[in-house]
Amino acid sequence: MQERYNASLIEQKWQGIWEQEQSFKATEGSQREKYYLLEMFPYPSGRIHMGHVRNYSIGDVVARFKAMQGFNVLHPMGWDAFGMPAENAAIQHGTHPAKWTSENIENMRMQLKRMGFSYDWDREFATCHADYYRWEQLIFLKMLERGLAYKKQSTVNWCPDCQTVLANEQVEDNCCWRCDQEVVPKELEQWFFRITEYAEELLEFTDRLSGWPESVLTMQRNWIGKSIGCEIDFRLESSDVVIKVFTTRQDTLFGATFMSLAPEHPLVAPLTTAAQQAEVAAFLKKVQNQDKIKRTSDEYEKEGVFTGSYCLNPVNGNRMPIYIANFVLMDYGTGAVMAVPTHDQRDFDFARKYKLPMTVVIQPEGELLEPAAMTEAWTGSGRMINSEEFDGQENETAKITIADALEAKKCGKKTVNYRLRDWGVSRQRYWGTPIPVIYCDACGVVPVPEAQLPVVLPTDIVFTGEGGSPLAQVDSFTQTSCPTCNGPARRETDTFDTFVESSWYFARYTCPDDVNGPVDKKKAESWLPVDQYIGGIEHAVMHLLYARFFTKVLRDLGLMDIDEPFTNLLTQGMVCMETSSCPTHGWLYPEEVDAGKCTQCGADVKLGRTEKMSKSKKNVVDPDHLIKQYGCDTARLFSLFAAPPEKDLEWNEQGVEGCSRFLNRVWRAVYDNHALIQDPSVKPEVTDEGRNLRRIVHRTIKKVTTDIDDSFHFNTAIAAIMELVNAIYAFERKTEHPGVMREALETVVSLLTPFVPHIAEELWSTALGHEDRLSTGCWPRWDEAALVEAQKLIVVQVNGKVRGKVTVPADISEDDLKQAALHDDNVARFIDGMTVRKVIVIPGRLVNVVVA
RNA sequence: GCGAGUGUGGCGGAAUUGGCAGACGCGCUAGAUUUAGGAUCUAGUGUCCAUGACGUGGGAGUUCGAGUCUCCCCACUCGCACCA
Repeated sequence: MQERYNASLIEQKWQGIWEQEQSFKATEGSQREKYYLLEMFPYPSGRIHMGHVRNYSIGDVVARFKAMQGFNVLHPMGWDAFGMPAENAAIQHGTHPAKWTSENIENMRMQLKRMGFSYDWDREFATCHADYYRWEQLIFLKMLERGLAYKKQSTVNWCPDCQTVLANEQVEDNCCWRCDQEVVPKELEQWFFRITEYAEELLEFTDRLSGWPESVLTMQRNWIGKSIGCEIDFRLESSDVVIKVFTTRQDTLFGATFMSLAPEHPLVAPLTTAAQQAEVAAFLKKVQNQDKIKRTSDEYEKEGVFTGSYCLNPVNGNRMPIYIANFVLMDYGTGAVMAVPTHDQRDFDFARKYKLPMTVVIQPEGELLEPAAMTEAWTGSGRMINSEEFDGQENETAKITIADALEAKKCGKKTVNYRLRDWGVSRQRYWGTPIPVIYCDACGVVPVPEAQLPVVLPTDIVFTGEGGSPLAQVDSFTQTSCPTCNGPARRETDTFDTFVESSWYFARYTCPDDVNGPVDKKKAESWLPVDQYIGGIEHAVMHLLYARFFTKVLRDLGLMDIDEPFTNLLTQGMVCMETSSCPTHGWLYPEEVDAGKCTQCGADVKLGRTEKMSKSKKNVVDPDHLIKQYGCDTARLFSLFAAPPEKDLEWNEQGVEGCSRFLNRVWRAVYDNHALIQDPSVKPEVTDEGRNLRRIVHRTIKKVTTDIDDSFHFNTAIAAIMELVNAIYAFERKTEHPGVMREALETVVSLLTPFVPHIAEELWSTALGHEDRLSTGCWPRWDEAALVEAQKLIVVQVNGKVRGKVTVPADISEDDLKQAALHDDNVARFIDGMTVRKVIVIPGRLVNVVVA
């Protein structure tokens, strides 16, 4: 073996061997139990960043660990290749999105390969290829057939100057990022997926996702936002006609003191009394000119007018004047709102303006609300008052009990409401999956026949960033004939939201080359669901909810057999780094700082806060430099050791050096004992010293195994291996224990494999003389017998403060332990002259003497 | 604003889940080795008025015992439906 550790040499050697031996190829039909491990696939932005290094290092530990435990592992990688940055690059630099994307993929694939991740590269695909998106188009057609996809009006951000739709990200302070022109809302006909149809199931199944972090499930439940609302009938004072009202705050019903109708409400005309006629007509005319979106926004002036009529509160019979209000919309709910000024801000503003009565019906804890003294509505929780038999209930409880009471009195009924809205999937962009429909003047919206799929993105496009969707300007694409009547027709020019591609890619990995459908049911069945999914916490709601929704849709379309896509979920934190800036040159890259000075002007560099690594703040580390300097094993080790996966990781150059130093230390430990441990047949020697080191060896196996398997605590697993290496260095009578030494070093190398596979394989084969491969070999097992300790160190406290320590036989009785504790010199000193009130004994751990 | 998190030495982080706070690593100090530097090895390293006291963002509480449980407050981070 080599005396010195040469990372770059051995890393390239082993990456070559794994590729040649196809070590990570996943195949169906194995006797071994399957394990599908997936990390969120990357957007091909150009180069991998530390977030990728971390995400994929975490995944690789689990994939390699499971493979060593004997599972048949599927660990694929691919590209989330559609999206805005490709189109922006085209606008700014004239490169075609397809070329830009494929060059980025080439580059990033090379970088990922250089990291030595155990992917089955044969399954790689990019979502921008027609081989992938044609199946997405097919899924869309099936959804259309079932009414799960539909069109409706909705608003987009519109830049009047560029004549184009802007993403939220492209709007800064309500202005266009390119031209600074104010952005205006614009109504467009757009495609939607009926995710609300699945709201109940998506909610219910959150209770069964026991392998997901509770915080993510809570966020999803809140996002779906199920609530029980009511439809309530308010009878007019003068007749039996009723005004139907929809509300989710039936708990405030006793506080409803007036009624607000939408200006378009059909009862407006009949309810307006002769005396109010002129005023109402003027108000209606004014509202007609107001924009619908603005009318409901918080800042807009709440205005209204009295109709002259009254209705009755169904629970307490109170007379409620009926108003017309500009913020009530006819197309939401029933077009009528019961107004509770004390507990709704808009009603509060309205009541103050028109001097309408107020009654408090919910009292918050520790505060007494008086209508006259209130400056804003109380919309939080509290106890019911002024609500007759419901007084004293929590308002959340009262939502149910009042709803029940209304149903019983036949003046209302319960309704279920969700905060979740249908998923708008239309994008007025080029670089996305074309939505496969055709518009015909005679036949209307006509789906593209399945046989004509895929609808391929045309390539001859000019990108200006102005004038709407680029696709709309390509006549050869838009002009087509109607599949139904053969008459002239035009194609849909909107493309899908890129979340659509990432909603089913995990299923496609099970059969990436299938030419018969989106998924090969048999193969999908053998691999799905994903056993472990790993990715950023920022995807807690949207991506993960959409993927769950798609799984259920594909199931109901008969394409798959699972209810949920991801059995276990690990959400990893961000990678952060200290920011640096120069007074004249602004943000600086780490390589632009030398000994605290700016390399351009020599000025003192100001250190800023530690923030998420981003190009804009220049607090980024290029993985390529890191690999070149230390090797990928060191890069992997640091990103795993510096923090537990779910927490943010602070990048630190000196920490990286520490990890590099540790690998050198491991190499030397093996090298120094190389001659001693050549014979694999020697059994571990049974002496006190030998037994001691063996106990540490087996304790480490147990700790590393459970840290990886139970909790992904890679940082503590690595710390334990470091302790074992320290113990090997400290082990003085090495030469007398070749068997124990060999076992210890083999254990270190084996346990390190999932974290730093290259150095591990190299030591395993060249120093330890093994013919087999560690990566596809066996994970070590611990020997319980080796863990047993004869003596235990017990802490003795007096009144909860540590006053002494006693070493006792491990199997000591409680009484004997108590005696040993009380007779410890220092303990005796502290209980001298006091009365012992109580002695608490925690076997194997601690004794606490309570004195007074 | 709404929803979800996080907060422990000079720094990153540990703590068998209510039982020795600070494992492991970085940094720092001293010594050994070396022509020197680097590398390596050994020892030390929470604070202070130091046989002890104090100490896990701040404040209160439960307990023999609280980083861990309860309540209130503060600071920061993520998501909020067209970034991915």
